[in-house]
Amino acid sequence: MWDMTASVTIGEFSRLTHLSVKTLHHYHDIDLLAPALVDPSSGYRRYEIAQVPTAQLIRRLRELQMPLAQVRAVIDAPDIATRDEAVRLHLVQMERELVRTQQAVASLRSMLTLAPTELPVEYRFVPAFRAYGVRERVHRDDISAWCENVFTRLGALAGRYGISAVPGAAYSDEFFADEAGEVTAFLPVAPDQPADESVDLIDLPAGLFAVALHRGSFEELDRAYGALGSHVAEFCEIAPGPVRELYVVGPGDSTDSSTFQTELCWPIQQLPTRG
Amino acid sequence: MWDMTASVTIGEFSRLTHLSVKTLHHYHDIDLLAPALVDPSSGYRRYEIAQVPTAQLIRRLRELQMPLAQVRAVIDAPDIATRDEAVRLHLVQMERELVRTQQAVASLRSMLTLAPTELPVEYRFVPAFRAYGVRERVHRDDISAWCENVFTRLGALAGRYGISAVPGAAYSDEFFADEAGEVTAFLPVAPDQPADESVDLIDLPAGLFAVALHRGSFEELDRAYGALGSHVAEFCEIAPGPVRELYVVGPGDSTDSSTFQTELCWPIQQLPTRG
DNA sequence: GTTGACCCTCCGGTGGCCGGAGGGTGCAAG
DNA sequence: CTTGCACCCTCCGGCCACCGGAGGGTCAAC
Repeated sequence: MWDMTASVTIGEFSRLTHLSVKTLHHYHDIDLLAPALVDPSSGYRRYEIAQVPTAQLIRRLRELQMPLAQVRAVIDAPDIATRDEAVRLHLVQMERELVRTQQAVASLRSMLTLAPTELPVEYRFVPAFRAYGVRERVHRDDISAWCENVFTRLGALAGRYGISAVPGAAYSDEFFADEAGEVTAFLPVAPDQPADESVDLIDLPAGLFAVALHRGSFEELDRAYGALGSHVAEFCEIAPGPVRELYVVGPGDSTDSSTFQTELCWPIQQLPTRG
Repeated sequence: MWDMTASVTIGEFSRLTHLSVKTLHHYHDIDLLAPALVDPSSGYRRYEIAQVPTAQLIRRLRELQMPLAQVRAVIDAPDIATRDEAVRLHLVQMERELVRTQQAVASLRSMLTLAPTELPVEYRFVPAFRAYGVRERVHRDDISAWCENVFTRLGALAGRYGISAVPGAAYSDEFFADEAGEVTAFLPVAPDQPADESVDLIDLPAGLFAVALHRGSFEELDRAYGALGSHVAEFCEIAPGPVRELYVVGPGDSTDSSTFQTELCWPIQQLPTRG
């Protein structure tokens, strides 16, 4: 142990860690894993043996698809507990991803035929109503977390005030067309319902809707969207304005997502002229 | 059903399919999902209702992280059987990915401390020898498929000629430093072994090596690389030339990767001067 | 005729690198 | 002392699958 700071060239370090030279350059550029020494005249990098474990940890985390920003957080963590926690968090994310994947697989087979999904459509005039609600610009990637949060709050209010109405949400066109848009989560209440500090009181406008009921997990809602939207485009006239989802049976009512029932309400101009 | 070819604007189509407008633009650009009609004067796109199922299939496949090139193959498939096969193939890939992930997770915990891995190192002079072998430039992403292929062939030869030598492979420095490099898979034979058409006869040069034995799956080989390489860098002098791996117990001998034994042979200039 | 929602194209950026061009460095053999 | 060669450097552009925004055209209603 005379030479604890034995240093190696980038090429040798690459062989020790199985990180490519390009990758090591990159990690140096972004200051994730800087060489112990850089020769000021030649610019040659020198890595120390002691950096090998760090490099290998980075490699392992990258193999788990962890973004470099998170990797940085892990290796910069002040103690092992923090480090551990950061990794655990990522594993939870991966697990979620995995579940999502499995669901996608499950619903894939039936789509392979490219046959359009069919489902019964009814028409409904919905009068204006008042609701406890939250209206916010939400990014599509954040929608499920946002909903979880908001509907938990609305669920608590439903309990407190003994409200049995079906909660729902309205999604602006922008939300689907762009990557983010206004979303309004709502829980219908009586017109004289008192205000509550945790959410807003929102008035939802009346409208004529084509309505379809989707049974099953939210992952497969897009098929109902396709079916209902196709129907509307064919037989009615699409009206501008947000699509509404009514969570007839949702996460608040059942833990088994296959029993969920979601009503999709697509705004239309007028009742179908044909069909 | 009078108007089977009802067409919608890109924004409407976006709502039907939950694909963002940007995404639809992109799919048009790369000609994956072209609108049924493009107004020549305004450039406005018009999609047909009949395109919804295709769009949804694409969406599902993308959710499964399928690259667009493969997606294209799926939707262009002439029949359902071909389509099915392409999807099945992707699922197999995903499954592999999953296994890899699980292994990475398993070996992660012990690395979180950043303590260097230790393992006993011995020194060995290896005389030149002749071998059945395959030498090729291989990309790192393709290495496991390549090895599977080549070692299956070498295993068959071992059976045919009753060869009991331990197979191995030599990896050029370039293979690790860049993303691809020369790899030589070999199965040692007697000097008078007859040629075989399926592989080459290769002479491997003599050399002095630092050797360490890794027990466990190949996924964790990098730790042995780090440990051995660090040792060599500290106590010996690294010699140029390919690192060799000897598959003492490998996929040909056991199906349980945790029982694998791999000898890592790192070329050195001379025996350690210290330690 | 004006508003406002919608649509277009083009350009640049993201993350995590790879590939190559063009050129300097370090060491050994001739 | 040159030559050669392996190694190293930086810089620039490209990959994938889009996103974001600028700058500007289109369409239907009021």
